[in-house]
Amino acid sequence: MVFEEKSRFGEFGRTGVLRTRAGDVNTPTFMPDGTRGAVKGLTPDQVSETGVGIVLANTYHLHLAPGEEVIKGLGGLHGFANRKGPMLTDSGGFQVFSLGKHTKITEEGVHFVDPKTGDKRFISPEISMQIQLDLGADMIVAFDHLVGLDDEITPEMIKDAFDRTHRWLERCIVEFKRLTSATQEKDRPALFGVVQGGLDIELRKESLRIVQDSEVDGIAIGGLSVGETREEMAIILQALAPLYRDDKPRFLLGVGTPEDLHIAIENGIDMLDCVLPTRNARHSSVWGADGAKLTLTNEKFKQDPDPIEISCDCYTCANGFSKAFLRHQFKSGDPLAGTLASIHNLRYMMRICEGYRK
RNA sequence: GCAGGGUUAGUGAAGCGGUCAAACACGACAGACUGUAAAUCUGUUGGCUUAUGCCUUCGUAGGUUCGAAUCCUACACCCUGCA
Repeated sequence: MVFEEKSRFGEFGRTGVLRTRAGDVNTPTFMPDGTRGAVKGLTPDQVSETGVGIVLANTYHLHLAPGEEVIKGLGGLHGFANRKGPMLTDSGGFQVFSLGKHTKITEEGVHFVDPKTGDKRFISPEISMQIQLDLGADMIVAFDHLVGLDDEITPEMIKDAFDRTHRWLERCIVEFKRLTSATQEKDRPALFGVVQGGLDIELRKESLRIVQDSEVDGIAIGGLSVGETREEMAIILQALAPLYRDDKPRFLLGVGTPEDLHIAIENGIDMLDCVLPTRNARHSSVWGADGAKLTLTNEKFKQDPDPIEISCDCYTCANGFSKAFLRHQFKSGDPLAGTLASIHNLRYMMRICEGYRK
């Protein structure tokens, strides 16, 4: 994978092209999460038509079911999910955090219980690399350790996760190189290292330095949008913005809202992923004109003949699906409503990204 | 016609003398959702409201009782048996 910077805007913003083994993607770009291999409720074509260039899938979920051996046997994620464009797998590190009640973290790796079957499972940096290579995504992420930002989290815990993330990164790199030693450079996936450090600016800078000095293809910023305020997140992104190397893509993990997108992109972020556009859409919440957040099930839309956003060029709006129709489908429980709303929300995010590329 | 059973808030359905403005479910209304254990979760849902407050409700009309959705009587309607 190669990243080419094309232009700059503002103090730290930039546009570019991410050349992956599965095709080129213009940046900045938003990437929807298709945790189990599919963006919920959408066909691959519907996803692509919104302008989305990269789709995420999740190591943790796909490892538990159907298992990487099944997916590998069906031609990897591209064959399995019937998606031709670039794909990226997350490492499973986030689940260590979000499913914390059922996990035990040791230096070796993470022990956890499959919530569906009750089976005891284990993922380590090495196992995460193996799974991700078997899944066959074009970009993969190092197995990291993040912590939330609750009151119960101490600076020691942040530092502990910070140090472990870097030790695990080295193990990921060693294993990644071992597993891909027989693969030509142009055919191997790209590896992203993850920056941690909570809201401690000095830790964050140190983490970025460590990750950028490592043999990684891209920089991922993790551990944000986990409970902190938007201002706190912005401070971290602003602190890191002047320190990035130009030749590697910067991927902000798990962000975010339209407002977050602007903050991130203007501070040099090239790629972002988040469940919010699609999850909210399935829950009847969409973004409309001027950033307004609309709840389509609201009674006030009962007879509203207009699309979500009159000037929007997404399939849903351009074809004139009225808010009254969408409200009715949501109220009736028809999944079509979530599909149409997801298409709009994804297009909404892509329009923000495309606005910076002009 | 006789014998049983039933009628509870938008709907279904608990309650069977006081702790009942009345469980619960659905519906309705509103909110949340940020590397997806999430087509999920939360709140409100008789009226007035600041209220541990007042008013009106449990088929209809009476009655018993300090007190009734709960007991009695009559009536109305519905269901099930026997004719």
